[in-house]
Amino acid sequence: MFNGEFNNAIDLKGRASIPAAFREALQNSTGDVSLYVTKSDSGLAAYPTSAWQGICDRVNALPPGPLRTANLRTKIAPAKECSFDRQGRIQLPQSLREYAALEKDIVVVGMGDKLEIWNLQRHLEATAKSEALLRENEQAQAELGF
Amino acid sequence: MFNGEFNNAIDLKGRASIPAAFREALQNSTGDVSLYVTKSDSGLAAYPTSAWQGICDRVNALPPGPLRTANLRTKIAPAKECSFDRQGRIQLPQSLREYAALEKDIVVVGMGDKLEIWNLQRHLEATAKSEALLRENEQAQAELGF
DNA sequence: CACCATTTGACACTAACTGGGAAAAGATAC
DNA sequence: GTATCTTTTCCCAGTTAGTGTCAAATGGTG
Repeated sequence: MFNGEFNNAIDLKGRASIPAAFREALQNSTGDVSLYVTKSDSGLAAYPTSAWQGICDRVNALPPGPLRTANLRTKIAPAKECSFDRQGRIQLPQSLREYAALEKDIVVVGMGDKLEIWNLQRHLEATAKSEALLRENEQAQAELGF
Repeated sequence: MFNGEFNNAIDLKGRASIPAAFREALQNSTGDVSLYVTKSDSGLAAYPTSAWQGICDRVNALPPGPLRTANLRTKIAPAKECSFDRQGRIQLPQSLREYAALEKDIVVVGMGDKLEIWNLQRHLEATAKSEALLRENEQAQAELGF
């Protein structure tokens, strides 16, 4: 559903431009006009409504305990539904902006069923780490056809 | 009902700003103009009237014994009904402020049927612990759809 | 090179949050 | 019971943050 990597920007008031390609993909598949955004790794993840519903249902179905609590505290509670303005931007709340250190340059990445929103610098670092990991597993990579 | 995470403040007099989003949610669902606040973990928890009633009823229905006493002593007894002032703040009694170490920067977290009020630093620590726990269970997280 | 869609920056306007002063209520000591 | 002090409540005003809109800049395409 979502794929591609885009270097966009977030403005002083915290509005992040979402690439038109992703908005169209959303429109065509689910018809949503908003995304559910939450913390993920060192960045943000944004889900279409139905996907988010599924996640919430599965978390709520977990047996009471530390794992359920941790998910509620770090994933479900901070989440915010963000709708697009006329220019295709979403307003991200301060808490999420701070968490992901979003200030000016951001990277929006399509990850199939979800989007990721990164601070440019952090995305570079995360990518570098992933590349290093793959170099340690050349055989597996070859088998994948890369 | 309640969700989202907000960085607000408590002033020298002990008045804590409750985000407008939560006040509206309250208004729309129960019409309450106050919250029942009590101790919880290392912070405070705030409940709408009806939810608090339910809790009290269930605690009172417990058979007499240490468990019932402990609940009365640590949860029911310290609770205070706090109503909003015209600016959307609640006045927290000194005992609760001290318990949760609320001084200046606070975090107000929506947790479905209740709110949590944290000292900023303590909230960071609590979420960091939860994140660490989730990283130890990547497989489980993937299955949830994150 | 001109055109078009997209992205970004800027502005004004509104709403939300924060801080302070004074009145009211409650507690404490005499 | 009264005086004094502290805490809470009410009200006002300043500051900050968020929203809606417009228009300039950017980049890709014919």
